[in-house]
Amino acid sequence: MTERNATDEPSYVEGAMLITTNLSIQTPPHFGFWSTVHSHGWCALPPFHVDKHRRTLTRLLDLRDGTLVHCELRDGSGHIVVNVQSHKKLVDDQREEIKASLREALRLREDLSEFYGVARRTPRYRWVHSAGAGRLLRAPTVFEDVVKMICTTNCSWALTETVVGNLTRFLGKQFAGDICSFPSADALAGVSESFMRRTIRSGYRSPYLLELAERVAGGRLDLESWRSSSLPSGDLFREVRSIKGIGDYAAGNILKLLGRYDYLGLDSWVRGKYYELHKRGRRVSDRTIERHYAPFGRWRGLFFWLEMTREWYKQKFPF
DNA sequence: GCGTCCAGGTCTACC
DNA sequence: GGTAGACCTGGACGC
Repeated sequence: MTERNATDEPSYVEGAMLITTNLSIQTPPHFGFWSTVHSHGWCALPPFHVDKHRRTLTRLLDLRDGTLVHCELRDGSGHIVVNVQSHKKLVDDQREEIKASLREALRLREDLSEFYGVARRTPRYRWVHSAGAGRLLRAPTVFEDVVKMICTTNCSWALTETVVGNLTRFLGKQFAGDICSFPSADALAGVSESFMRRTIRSGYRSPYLLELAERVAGGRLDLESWRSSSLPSGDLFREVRSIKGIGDYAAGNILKLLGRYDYLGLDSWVRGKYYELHKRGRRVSDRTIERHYAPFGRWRGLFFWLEMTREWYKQKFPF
């Protein structure tokens, strides 16, 4: 089907008049909207938000010209219905930018045909294709993905939610009420380490986050080029790994969000899951886990992650 | 309510 | 190259 836009309609949120624009984004065959949204924890971190009752994913986008738009995504048939709210009427370029950002986040342009071919030939992964699983939700920007990944290291998920929530609340741009954007590198680079520690609660990760933001804001580090990098995965891994605060776990998972699945990105949760599924709870070395998935070649990280999270799909996403 | 212990990745110093 | 200890927070637990 062709992509289409509907007419602009005004509405009101907390006294502010908002313009509503309806957009539609075509999806590839066998795309699973909810399988992608719930592919990992990003959907629970602002400025993403899942509304279980309305069956929507919402996301605040900060466009290149500084315009904030609130997007509410719904699963359509062969397309995604996007309800966009903005303070001013959107022009064509802005509409296209919104659709491009959402395609990036939902990985709609990623060619997974080879991966699905392997999955269909492997009995224990035949469910993947029919579930529309395999696309891992990511942020519209690499900067946001990297910051969030650092915020997942060495802490509970509850703390990750707290820190990311504080980043958007205190350093993002306010759209309406408590709906704020993810902070830009400029905004993050402009605060002190003590503010990060006391207010953002990012603890010892604070200097790492500030150094990252300062390098990006100063133009000394181009994270966004990573998504189109021609570097071999090993070289890209080493480049990602060279950022302070990013070790093997974080780098492996950032590579997955860049479309490279050569690394497993092991943390305590997935190790425990592997022991449970394959070794009756007995611990084994990381090398043993890596050997197990080596036959899947460049898709091993994706097969590994989907096997570890298969229960989520069976339970229709319990989070 | 308070204090203590522990889990969670990464960095750095040291061997 | 491998290892120990520090980093910081929040949850669990005992008192």
